[in-house]
Amino acid sequence: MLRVIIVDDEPLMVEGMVQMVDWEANGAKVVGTAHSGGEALVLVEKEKPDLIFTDIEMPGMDGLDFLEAIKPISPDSLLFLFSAHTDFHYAKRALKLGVLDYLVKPVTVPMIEDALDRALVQERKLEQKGGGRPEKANHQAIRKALAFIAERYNHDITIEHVAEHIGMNASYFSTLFKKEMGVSYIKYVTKYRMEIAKQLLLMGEKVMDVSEKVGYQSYRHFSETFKKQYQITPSELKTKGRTE
DNA sequence: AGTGGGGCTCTCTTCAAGAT
DNA sequence: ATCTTGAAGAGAGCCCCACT
Repeated sequence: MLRVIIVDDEPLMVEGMVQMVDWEANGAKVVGTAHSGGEALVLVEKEKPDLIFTDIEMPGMDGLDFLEAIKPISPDSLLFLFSAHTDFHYAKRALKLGVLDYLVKPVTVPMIEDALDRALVQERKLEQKGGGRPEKANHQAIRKALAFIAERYNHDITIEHVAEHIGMNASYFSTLFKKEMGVSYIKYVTKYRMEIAKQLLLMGEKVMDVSEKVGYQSYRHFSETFKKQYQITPSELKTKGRTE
């Protein structure tokens, strides 16, 4: 099991990541969290984690300085960096420092799960010199569809659009998608959107804005769908996030 | 600003039959 | 085996209005 630490100066962000991701189901365990570079260094020295998720902007020491500092302490740790901005200068420097990937905020549950997936593959490669586990979807067209959904989830993406994108009949795509993913297309897309919405709400965004950002035209409907998914309304979650 | 009820429309899922 | 097509039922999405 991968031992993970999370570093971010926003406590809500850290708490959100810890609570929302099913770490064990993804072969990982959070062994510690920190809210500054200095605090994180102590933690890394103590825990020697397999995987580190860290923010790029932190008081005192930024994420890249932190990465440089931990290299001698824990050279085998795999690294994921996240930031609210797409800054290619930073990204380039991060990749030079051996960062596995650069995640642009808002960091979502699917993004973390994907990162864990890749970290496990990387771990296995290091252990076995080659190999790696199979992708969740074996069918190439479905993998292409998943990438399309990830890119366009905040737009009106019908099954027709996706099927057309991968050059497949919509009806057959629906069947194939369920066979490959174990969940129907619409349920997958809805869950994907709701996970992102949850993250945005915990970060304090307005329900109306979140609804729009995840591709819903009506926040009335968004609210209903959200409640169906999590048994809590978006505004209730927001309030909960503020008080905890 | 946000939620709930009700009703309507449209999309998705599923299945069977058939083509490649 | 893989994929397409068409049809029917189920469910998702949207809209209006009322209410907090």
